[in-house]
Amino acid sequence: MLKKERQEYILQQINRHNKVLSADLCTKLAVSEDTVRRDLHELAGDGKILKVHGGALSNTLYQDTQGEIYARQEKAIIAAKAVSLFEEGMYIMVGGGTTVREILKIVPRDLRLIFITVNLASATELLNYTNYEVILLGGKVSRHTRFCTGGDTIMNLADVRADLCILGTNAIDAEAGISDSDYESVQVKKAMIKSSERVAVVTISEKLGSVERFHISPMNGLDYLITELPPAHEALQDYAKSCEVL
Amino acid sequence: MLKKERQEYILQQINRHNKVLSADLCTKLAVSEDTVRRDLHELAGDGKILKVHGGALSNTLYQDTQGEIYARQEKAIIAAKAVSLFEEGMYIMVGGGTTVREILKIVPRDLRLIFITVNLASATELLNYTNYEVILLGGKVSRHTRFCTGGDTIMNLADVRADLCILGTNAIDAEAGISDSDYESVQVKKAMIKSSERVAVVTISEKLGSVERFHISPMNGLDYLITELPPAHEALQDYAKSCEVL
DNA sequence: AGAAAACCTGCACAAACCTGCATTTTTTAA
DNA sequence: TTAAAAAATGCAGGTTTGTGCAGGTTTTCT
Repeated sequence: MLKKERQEYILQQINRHNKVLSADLCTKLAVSEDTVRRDLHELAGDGKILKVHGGALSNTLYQDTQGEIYARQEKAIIAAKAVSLFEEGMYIMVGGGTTVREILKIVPRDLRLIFITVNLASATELLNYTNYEVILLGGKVSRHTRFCTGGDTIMNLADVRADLCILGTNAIDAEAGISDSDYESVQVKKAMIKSSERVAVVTISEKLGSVERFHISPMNGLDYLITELPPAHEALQDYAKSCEVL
Repeated sequence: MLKKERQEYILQQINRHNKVLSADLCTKLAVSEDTVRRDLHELAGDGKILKVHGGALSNTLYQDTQGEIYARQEKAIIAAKAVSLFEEGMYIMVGGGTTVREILKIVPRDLRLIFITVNLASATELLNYTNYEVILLGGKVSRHTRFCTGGDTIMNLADVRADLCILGTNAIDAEAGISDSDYESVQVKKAMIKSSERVAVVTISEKLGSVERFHISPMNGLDYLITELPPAHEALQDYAKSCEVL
């Protein structure tokens, strides 16, 4: 059997079943595992399949859309600070938004963590990394914000208990606390806070001092505030009274 | 034997078997390996065959795998048929897989539909369209398959009732019914079937007559079988006994 | 935390490959 | 017809490719 033939066969199998196991292939094709591995590696190099531990997957299934992210630099700084709160074996509740997603990208891979989320994009991002378990709390999905909302979700949230919650926010003010303009998000965020031992709010400094229509939580209901500014920055002093600024 | 004759013979062999080995040819034609190699090289230069290490392949096979989604055309036909089952206000349970995704892309936008799914990619796709409500049943997310699995999901599924379930499958056989190689998928698919009034299985005809490790449902547990073939096609007659073929 | 499976790296060896050259066959044209 | 030119073939050599195996490492699962 020629190499190319083998690879055609593999591609066909993947297109048909969306996945193949190295072990299966190596008995079917009667070659060593190394050869199969090399074939898969090569096909993956050409972008024809997606190589994973133990076999390969169809790459047509998992193309995720990623656009430009606003204020990437600042968000990277925030991410680094947030990650310092993570510890082995933690249950971490995460929300949505690009800031949170940046954090997820740089979480140390050697920690074993369990993430709980209601957000589709966050869940998808987390699935790219091994070592994490991902629990998605279901419910009716809000089109605009792409996360689960509604009574089901709130009830599901009530049933869990996380060690830490990483919450992005659209508006934060020393007096008014955090707020949002979307009613459904607010309900979910309140429930997330309630289900978490500690809460860290992450936001770029740009949003400091803004208030939106619906109230989520006062500052003293939160444990950490994380921005890209150094903790000593004057813009943060008002917040430092009611929670720890990182 | 003339050079032209040899090359003629080689082309004939390739058209018949889709491949030739240099070694075979050189004994059959009683010439040195170098000569065979040179012939193959020449034919390949004219684009008549595809030269590979150790022999040559038919070039007709090779070029069709470049499609973005495998068998997109067939899947579009399937999608059109599936959509004919949809009615205003229906609750529709959908699985994952590219076939199902193709269907979701052409669902008429003017129907108001409520979709229920455990699959992140399907949910994300559906969110692109207004007019639909999307309910995502949560649980632990399986990394490989990117949908929710485990006891939570099964229990969530038990709590809902859909009018119609659109189920992709990796393997289907008139005797053995539908099956899959992934244990977790199987559990979820079983629950999906159980929670649905009617079930439509969608698959490209290529998969007809294949069986995988784990059994999901016999054919008579399903209501519709949808392939790209016309219902009268002989390959479908065995299936027509136990369910409606579209 | 420990075992099993999958992985990678380097190595060895055979098969296939290429290059250049000598030999044979075919073609061309005087 | 025959000699020169051109093409085709086979061979020697050195190179590349494909494959399997040994070993040590990483990943996964429990």
